[in-house]
Amino acid sequence: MSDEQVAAPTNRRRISQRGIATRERILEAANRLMFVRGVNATTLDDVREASQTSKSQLYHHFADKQELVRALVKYRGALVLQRERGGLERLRSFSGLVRWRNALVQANSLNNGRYGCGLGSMAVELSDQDEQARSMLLETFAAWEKLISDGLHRMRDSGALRQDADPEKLATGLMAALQGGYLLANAAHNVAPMEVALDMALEHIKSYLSEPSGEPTR
Amino acid sequence: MSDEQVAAPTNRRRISQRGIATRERILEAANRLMFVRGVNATTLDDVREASQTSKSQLYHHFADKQELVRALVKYRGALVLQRERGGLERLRSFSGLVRWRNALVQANSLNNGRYGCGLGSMAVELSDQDEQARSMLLETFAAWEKLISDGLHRMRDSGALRQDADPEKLATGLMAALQGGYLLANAAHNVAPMEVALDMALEHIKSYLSEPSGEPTR
DNA sequence: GGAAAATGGGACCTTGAAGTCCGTTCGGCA
DNA sequence: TGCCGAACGGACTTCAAGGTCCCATTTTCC
Repeated sequence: MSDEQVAAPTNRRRISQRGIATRERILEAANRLMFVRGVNATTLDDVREASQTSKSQLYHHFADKQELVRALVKYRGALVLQRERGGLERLRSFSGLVRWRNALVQANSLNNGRYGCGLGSMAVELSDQDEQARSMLLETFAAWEKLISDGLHRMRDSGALRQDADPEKLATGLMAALQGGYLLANAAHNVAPMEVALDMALEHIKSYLSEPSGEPTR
Repeated sequence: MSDEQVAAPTNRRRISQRGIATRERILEAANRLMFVRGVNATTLDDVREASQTSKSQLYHHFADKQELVRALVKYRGALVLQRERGGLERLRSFSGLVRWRNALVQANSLNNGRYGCGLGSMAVELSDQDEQARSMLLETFAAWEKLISDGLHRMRDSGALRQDADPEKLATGLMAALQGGYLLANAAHNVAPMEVALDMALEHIKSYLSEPSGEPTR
């Protein structure tokens, strides 16, 4: 029985810089292609061609397509979390949330709403067919939501948000609005629904802001 | 050039009750299987077996898999709209909206949040690979949202909602929350996120309710 | 009742995508 | 500088899934 069940990229086998670069090139190509075509509609030959590698390389770095997809889930998750950390780590005010919203809308509008969220679409495609992928996606969503709820906690601690605001629920609601917005925008080829959805969630959060110069919360 | 490009089930050809029943059986089976496994992960042999038909019957009623899928989009769209009409056609109050919410949550909780929305998941899977399916789904979403916004219009006309409420935007926000909720619930195998998302949207609508015994809106 | 068309069964064909294999080149290291 | 395993190219194999075909049975309509 082999002792390298895990998806870890390196395990016992010596690996060179060149090898790492190839692996990266494969993942990067898979990421691009599967983002626009979907996971199941992308073939390994597509990936091979786009990454300028060969079959033997694909199977050298990944046991099979499922492993490649799982690695992609990790890869995308890391990318998204890194990007989101940039936008949310220092979140301390409502206007910061608005800026965050604008950045997402801006990015999605470049595609006219197409393709949706890299994580959300994988969640839909994979949840019913790969339990391991689903659970990794679930963790990633949790981490993402935590970035939001941490920011909301800071806002509550600083008094910007009222005490009766529930950062976790607000974060979940915001994430659902975001994902639903991506989905509708993708179906419409138009960012507008995503904007409306995010604005709803932001207005909802706004309703928990402390009155700027009113009586204390209770 | 043939004159039956459209997906209409009957066109010139004689069709019997028995034939209709078979077609229905195929669609029903495809609906069930593709709901739990996804469209691309379901094979025609799966459908054939589940529907107790044969290859020749599948191809007698549908030109190819893509046509079957498109027919399924219509089929599901009709089912959902029929169901939703029941819950929304007579919507006139906020409590009606709450009942509607409860029914959806209840239904989804039977699967522990799994599988998501029959329309939403197809939208994600197909939008990037079948333009015609995408546009049918878009129309269906629009009709669904209209059922909601019509209800909100009635509420506004009757004075339950304030004049500054925008039924269309509220309906879009609610739909996004619903779809995002389905997506997160599916990833989590748990309805909870869907409940939180819907509650956010409902609270948002609630904030546009007229004050029961306060000063007029302006 | 009988012709014609619809309905039906299922073997068979084709395709394309996943996965295998083997010989070659590259690069780090003794 | 020569060895060895990683990195590589790409032809080849396998197989499942989509799609075709032909003949049998049933229904419909005159």
